[in-house]
Amino acid sequence: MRYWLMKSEPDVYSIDDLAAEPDQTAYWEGIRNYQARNFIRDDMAVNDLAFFYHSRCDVPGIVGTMRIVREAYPDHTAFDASETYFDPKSDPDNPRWFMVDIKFERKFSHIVSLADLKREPALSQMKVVQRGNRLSITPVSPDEWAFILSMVDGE
DNA sequence: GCCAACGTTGGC
DNA sequence: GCCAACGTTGGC
Repeated sequence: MRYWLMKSEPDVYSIDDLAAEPDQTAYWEGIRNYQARNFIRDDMAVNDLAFFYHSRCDVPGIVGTMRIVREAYPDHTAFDASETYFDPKSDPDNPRWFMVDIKFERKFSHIVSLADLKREPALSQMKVVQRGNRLSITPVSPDEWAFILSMVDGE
């Protein structure tokens, strides 16, 4: 089982939005980057855990966790011209983009901000703290996962 | 709002 | 296949 970090702009879709969904479950739409697609299509599995990261906001950072509850399947929002993430080049017979379903696990009592993450030498290899990183889905090592939870819950 | 970083597109 | 132009991401 693997760990991930998944970015979303809270103005578009926040962890509170996920927690408010029926069954606290939703599909993760709009991945339009090949590297991120390959991660979800080829490497993500049911029961993997992911950090929910808020980007492009006053205080960017990790706000909670979620669980992968359905493995990758075609992102139907790419087929619909009325959708934000419509991509005419994605063909239903040969889909270019994929999505997974995720379920809310927990919201942290306080955010683990990007500044907090950058302060920790143990996390210096994380993609999210590296300059110029734009990838919306990145792997997290078991050690990084445990370290960040210890920042939230104490030792 | 600015702009660096980086991915994609398309002319050649 | 190169690379300039363009579009997007996302921290600040």
